[in-house]
Amino acid sequence: MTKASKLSRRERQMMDIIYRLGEASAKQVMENIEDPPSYSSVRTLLRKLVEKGHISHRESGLKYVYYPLVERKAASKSALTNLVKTFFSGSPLQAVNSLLDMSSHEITDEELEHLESLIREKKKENKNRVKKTPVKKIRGKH
Amino acid sequence: MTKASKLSRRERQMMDIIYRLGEASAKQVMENIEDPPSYSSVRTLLRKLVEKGHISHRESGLKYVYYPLVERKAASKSALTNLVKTFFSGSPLQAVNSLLDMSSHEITDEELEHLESLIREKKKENKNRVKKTPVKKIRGKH
DNA sequence: CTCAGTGTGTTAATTTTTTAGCATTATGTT
DNA sequence: AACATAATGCTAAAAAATTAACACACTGAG
Repeated sequence: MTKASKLSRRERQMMDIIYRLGEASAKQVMENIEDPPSYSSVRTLLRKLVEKGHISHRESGLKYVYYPLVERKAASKSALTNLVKTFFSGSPLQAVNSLLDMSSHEITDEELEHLESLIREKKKENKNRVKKTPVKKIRGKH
Repeated sequence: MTKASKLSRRERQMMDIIYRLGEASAKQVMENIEDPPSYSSVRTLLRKLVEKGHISHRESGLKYVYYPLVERKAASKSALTNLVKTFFSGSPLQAVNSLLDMSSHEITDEELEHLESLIREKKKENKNRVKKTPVKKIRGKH
């Protein structure tokens, strides 16, 4: 079980906001919740998230600024993995497909070309892997 | 606020399982939870999800089989949108990038080529859009 | 027919989450 | 110095989520 999967609803909302902003004060967190509880409640939850080891805080002038302890990259990877499992039969490619589909209007030609070069790189990687591990390949067939 | 974002922790776990399997009996749901509560609890929660309109069930022989009311595609889209907002500054392309990265070993040349052809299609779409809405384009620049 | 097995429905206790009130501390202004 | 403002810490009540106990219904085997 992943750490994130144990979060309660409100905790999840807050973690999402902190990840989105990179870091955030209690006030900022509150302002970014669509249906916010009282300021007091937000702070209580933030303290709980600190206790549980999800975030930490540093002082910035008067106030605290909270930031995630699992860095964005690791967290996003884990979230993506889970989403791919749930909705795309574990196939990242299907997810890519869906992403391209649902956002085709927002993607420029330039970006598409960048993506193409990325794919060419992946292909190269594939070739290298095949060359370097031919024995394994053959064994795999038996 | 999206419907999914109001789910409690257990409810989320169960919905994920039902989406993953397409549909599932109470027993199946229970078997797929890593830290399952009693069978009885699982059933109670399933009934709650029905009440809330997240799933429905049909009879299959003796037992009930539960299935989601928001179809997989819509649900995945909404989940992806949220994830992209949270972790990739709203840029689907960054998410694609990350997906390709984290799973490069699992993607075959064939799949990569399929992806390339997909990208070519997107490019074509872009061209058509430019041609068909030139006035808008020009106006946009002022 | 009776019993074991596999389901469901209802209900209630327990635990966790969510919320907010009140006291306190620090800063800047008049 | 006194006050308003903007924070935090602690605590407890209220609401929601989670869990499980018990009763009942259907099926198939002996």
